[in-house]
Amino acid sequence: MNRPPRASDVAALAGVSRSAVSRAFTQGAPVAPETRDRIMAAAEELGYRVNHLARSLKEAAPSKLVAMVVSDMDNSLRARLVDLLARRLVASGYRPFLLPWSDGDDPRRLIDMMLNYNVSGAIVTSDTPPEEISHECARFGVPLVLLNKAPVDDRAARVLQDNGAAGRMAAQLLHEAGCHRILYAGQARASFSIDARRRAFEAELAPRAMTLSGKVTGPTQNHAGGMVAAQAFLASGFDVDGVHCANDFLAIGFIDGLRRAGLPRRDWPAIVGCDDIAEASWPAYDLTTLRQDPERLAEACLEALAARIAHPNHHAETRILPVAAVRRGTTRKTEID
Amino acid sequence: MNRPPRASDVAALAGVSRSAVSRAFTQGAPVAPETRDRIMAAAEELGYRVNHLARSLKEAAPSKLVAMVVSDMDNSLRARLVDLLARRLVASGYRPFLLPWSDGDDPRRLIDMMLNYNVSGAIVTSDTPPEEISHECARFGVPLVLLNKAPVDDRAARVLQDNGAAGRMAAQLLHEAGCHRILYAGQARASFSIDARRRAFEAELAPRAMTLSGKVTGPTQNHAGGMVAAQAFLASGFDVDGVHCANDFLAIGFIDGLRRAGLPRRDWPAIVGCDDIAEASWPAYDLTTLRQDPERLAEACLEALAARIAHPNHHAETRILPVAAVRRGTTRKTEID
DNA sequence: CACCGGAATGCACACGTGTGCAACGCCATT
DNA sequence: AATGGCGTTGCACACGTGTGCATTCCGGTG
Repeated sequence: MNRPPRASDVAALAGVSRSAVSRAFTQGAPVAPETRDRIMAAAEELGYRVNHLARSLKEAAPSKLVAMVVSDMDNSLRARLVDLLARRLVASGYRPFLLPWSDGDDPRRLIDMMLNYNVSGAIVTSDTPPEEISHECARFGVPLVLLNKAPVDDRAARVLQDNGAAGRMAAQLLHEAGCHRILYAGQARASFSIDARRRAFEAELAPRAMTLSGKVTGPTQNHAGGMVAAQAFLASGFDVDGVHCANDFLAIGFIDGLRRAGLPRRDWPAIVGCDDIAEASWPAYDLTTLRQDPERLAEACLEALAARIAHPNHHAETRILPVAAVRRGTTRKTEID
Repeated sequence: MNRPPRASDVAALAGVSRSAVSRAFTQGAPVAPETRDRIMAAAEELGYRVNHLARSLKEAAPSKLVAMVVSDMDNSLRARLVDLLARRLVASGYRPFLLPWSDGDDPRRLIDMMLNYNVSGAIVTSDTPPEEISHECARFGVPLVLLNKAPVDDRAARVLQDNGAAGRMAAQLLHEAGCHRILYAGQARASFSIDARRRAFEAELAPRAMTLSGKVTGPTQNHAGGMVAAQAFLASGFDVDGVHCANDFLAIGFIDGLRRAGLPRRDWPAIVGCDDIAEASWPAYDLTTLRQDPERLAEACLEALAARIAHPNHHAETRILPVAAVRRGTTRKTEID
C-alpha cells in the first residue's frame, strides 16, 4: 500500500478513535495531554499530515486557497508584487494559487479554475483581465481585490496608488528641472492607472507655465515600447525639454532608445517616470520617478482581502496609497556627455 | 442560503439523480445526450462548478496541484521561468501553487504545506532551498523536479543547462575578443550551477593562452552584488582585459559599477555574462552572454514532471539543455567613450 | 408475443476530515 | 454512599464527488 497515511491509521497505532486524532490536530479541541502526546508520536512515526483538501471540504466554503491573477511578469514591479503577495499570503495561512493571464485568454476558463478550487478569495494584479472576471466573482461571492484597476463592481475592494497626486508630482518635478515644453510618452491602449496619471499630469502643466508639445506612444508599456516611443520622438522633431513616461519600465526603454540613437547625454530632455522599479535606481538610468511602495501595496491588498472575507456584504472599500517623489539624475543638468 | 450549488442541486433542478450530474461532467461517462443537455442547462442556470477539491479527494492521492518553490524573484530570468512554468502547468491541467522561499525559512514548514495539500508534484527553481526538501519529497513519494540544482536524491528529476559548455564558451568568447588577463566576478557563496560553470571556465583558460589574474566577489548574485564586485575590482588594481561574471544579473551590476566609478567606456574590459536575461540586450548594457532558453527549460521541467508522475519508481532522469553564444557589444572594441 | 442485449440510470459506498451529541469515568462535595 | 459536575472520548453524521453494480428501459430479433 502506498497511499499517504490517514487519521484512522494514526488512531489504530495510538489505540484511540479517529476523532481523537482529529482533535489532537485541532487548535483548542478538548484532548487529554498524554493522549495528544501519544497521538503525535504515532503521527510522527507514520509521517502523517492532515489533508487540508478534505478539511476544507468539511468546513463548507472556504478552502485556504487564494487565486493570484497576474500577467506582465516581465515588469519587475509586478514580479516583486507577486513575490511579496505570495509571502504575505503564506504567512497569513493562505495558499497562493498562480493564475497567469494572457490577452487572448477566455475569462470564463479563469473563473472556472477559481470556482473549481473553491478559492476563499482572489487578487487581480494585471492590467488586462476584463471586467467580466470581477462580475463573475461578485456573482459567486468570491472576495476580490483589484490592484491598480478601474472600479467595476461595488463588491470588489480596490487598492491603488494615488494616481492624481502622482501625475501632479510628475509635473512638479519637470517644473523644478526648469522645463517648459513637455512630451508625454505612453502606450496606445493605456491602462486605468496610467490614464488617470496622465490626465492629472496634463491638468497640472498650464498652472506651472508648461505646455504639452506632443505625445508619442509605443506598442507596449514596457522596455520595448519605450524604445519605440523614443524613436518616434526623435523622428517627430518635437522641440521639448521635459518628458513624462507612463511608467518606469517604459521610461528606461525610452532612455535606451535615446542611447541607441546616439543622442549625447547632455542633449537628453529631463525625464520622469513612475513606480520606482529596481532598474530606475541603476546607474545606467538614474531615473527620477514617483515611488509606490510594493511592501505597502501588498500589505494593503492583504488587509483588503481579509476585510472582504470577514464581511462579504459590506460595501467594498478603496484604499489609496500615497506616492513619493524620488529625485535622481534624469532631472538634473549634466555636462558629461 | 449562500453556499455554492452542488451536484445534488443541479440534479433536483434537472430531475435526475446526482450520479447523472457527476457523469455529465465526466469525460466519456455513459449519459444520454438529451439528459446531458438538460443537466448542463440546469448547471448553467445555477452557476454550478465541479468542486475539484472533493473530486481529488475521491481519486485518492493526486490533487492537480503542483508546488512551485521559488526564491530570488528579483532575477528576471527567475520571474520569467515562474511565469512560463505556471502557464505550462495550467495548460497541462495542473494548478500551480506558489511557495516562496527565504533563506531563514524552516524547510519542514514547506514540506508540511506541500503534503497538506496532497500535491501531485513539485518544482524547485530556487538556488537556496536545502537538500532536506528533496529527501522528504522522496520519502513521501512526491514527484520532484530540480531546476539547475545539484543532484541530491536518485528519485528527483533534474533539468539543467549545460554548465560545462557554458563555462567553456565564456572562455572562447573572451578569447575571440583578444583577451589574455582574465578576472572572474561572482558571489561568495556560489550556487551549484554557477560553481560548475566557473570550474569549466577556469579549466579552459590555459589552453587558450589566457590566465586568471584575479577573482572578486559581491555579497549577492544580483545587480547590487555586481556593483560591489566592480568596486572591488577597481580597488584591487588587477590588470585585466576580460571579465566573466557568474550570471547576467551580476554582470549588468558590474557594468553599472564601472559606470558609477566614471570609468570611460573605452577603458572597460571585455565582459561576458551568462543566461541572456532580458536586460542583457538593452542598449545600456549590450552584454555578450550565453543564452539558456527559458521556454525550453520550462518545457523540459514539465516533461520531467510528467515522467516522474507516470513512473514514480523509475530512476529519475537528468536533462541537460544546450546553451548558445550571444555576441554583443561588451566583447567588441569601441572607440566611443 | 417472448426473449435478449445494450444503453441509461439510480443506489450505495468510498475518499479523509471536523464536530455535535451522548456516554463515560473520575473526583469532590453533600 | 450517593450525587453532581467536569473533562475526555467515541459514535455518527456531514462535506461534495466518482463509480461499481444492479436495475430499468427500450428496441430489435426469433
